[in-house]
Amino acid sequence: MSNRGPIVYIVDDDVSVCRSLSLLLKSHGFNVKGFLSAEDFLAFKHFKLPSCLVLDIQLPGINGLLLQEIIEQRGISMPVIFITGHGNIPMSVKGMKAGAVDFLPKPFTKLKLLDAITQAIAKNKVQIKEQAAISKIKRRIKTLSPQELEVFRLVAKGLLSKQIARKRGTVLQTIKVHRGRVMQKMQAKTVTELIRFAQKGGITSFQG
Amino acid sequence: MSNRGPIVYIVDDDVSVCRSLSLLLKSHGFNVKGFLSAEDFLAFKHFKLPSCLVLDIQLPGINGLLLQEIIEQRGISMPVIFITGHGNIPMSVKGMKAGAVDFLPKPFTKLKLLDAITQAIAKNKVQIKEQAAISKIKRRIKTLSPQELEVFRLVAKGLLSKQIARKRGTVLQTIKVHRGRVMQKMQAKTVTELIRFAQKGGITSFQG
DNA sequence: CGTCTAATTATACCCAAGTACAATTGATTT
DNA sequence: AAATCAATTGTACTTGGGTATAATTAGACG
Repeated sequence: MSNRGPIVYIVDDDVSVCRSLSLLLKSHGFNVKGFLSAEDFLAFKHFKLPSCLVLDIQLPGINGLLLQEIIEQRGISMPVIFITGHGNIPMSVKGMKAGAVDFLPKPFTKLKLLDAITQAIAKNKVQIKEQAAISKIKRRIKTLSPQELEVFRLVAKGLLSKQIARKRGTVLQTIKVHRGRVMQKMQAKTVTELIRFAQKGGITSFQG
Repeated sequence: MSNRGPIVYIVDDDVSVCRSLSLLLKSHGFNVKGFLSAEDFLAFKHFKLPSCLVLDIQLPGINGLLLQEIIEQRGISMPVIFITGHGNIPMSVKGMKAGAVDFLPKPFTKLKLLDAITQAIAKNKVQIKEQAAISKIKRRIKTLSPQELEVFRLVAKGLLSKQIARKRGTVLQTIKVHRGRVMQKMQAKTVTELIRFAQKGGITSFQG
């Protein structure tokens, strides 16, 4: 099994669809792994990135829309492309609202599927990048003590050390020490950088 | 004609649909203005906010999807709810991809429409707020001289005045003056604020 | 109770940001 | 050529951010 390049996961209960799609995609240079049910997919643990999911709406047990929700809940960032033999508009709307990249009623052309997959993989790549940056910052935030975190919040909010000290009922020097440690732990060389980290890391910083 | 509260625009070539929707929505407290064609809608100039657009897909001349594109191009932020008598999945997918709030095949229940409109109006309110904040900042950015803008960029990028001076082949004091004017014109009291303005105003500040 | 550790505070210092004022330069206008 | 105006630069100062060191306080623990 190759380990390089993007991988396309397929979930379709129709074995022949699964196989033919798999062949098509492999012939276009994608790695492919197929599942015959949502449950099988969820039991799988060794997801590779970047990836996307080609997902049949009609499935026994957990259906496609539900699987999409579950994936979302679990924080797996994997763009979804729905395919369906007997779909309708409300289904497609629901899927698209939930963030699907595309929704293809069968029969669809190879071109449409490949376009959608290309787009989905591209989307996943930026997701991965963004995710990596965010989680790096969040990891750093986790190393902050509660007080350091609070000072970080107030700095991000735009307060001066002086004001923070007053607000916290303490003294300038203490805040300076905290700030210093925040800079260290966040690995920020300048305030500018720190503010950006706050934004990425979801530090409450602004009202308006 | 009332002037308070959200307004719902309707574009549907079927007079009876236009009228009945209008009555329904008025009875729920919305202001309403109907049009029988996309062209009529585009000719109208006195849009009020907050608003949303209930839009029939099938229209003579400019159709619904096309109108949605035109609206987007013109930078009018008006959430769209599609309604259609003879829609299909690709249409709905296209509409949703383009950012529609919902896509309702006729016949739809009053509840579904009202839900969609409520959501659309809520969305428009946050759009308006965000838009106002951004354009205020952009207006300030426009008052910057080219050099000031460049300095602003480099500050947002995280460079120190010293480094900016070297990069621009000039001297620390000059940069300080520029920076000072940037702070003034952007009405930022602290660097923190300035960075946030840069972000909102779309100042290129970061790679990664 | 004494000891150890961590957080806080004081003192002192350095650097960057920002302001005020004056001197200089450069280009344009008259 | 003279006058003028804006941008640049120099000098000097104030303030905030940040670090280092040491003294003090507060718990935690044996």
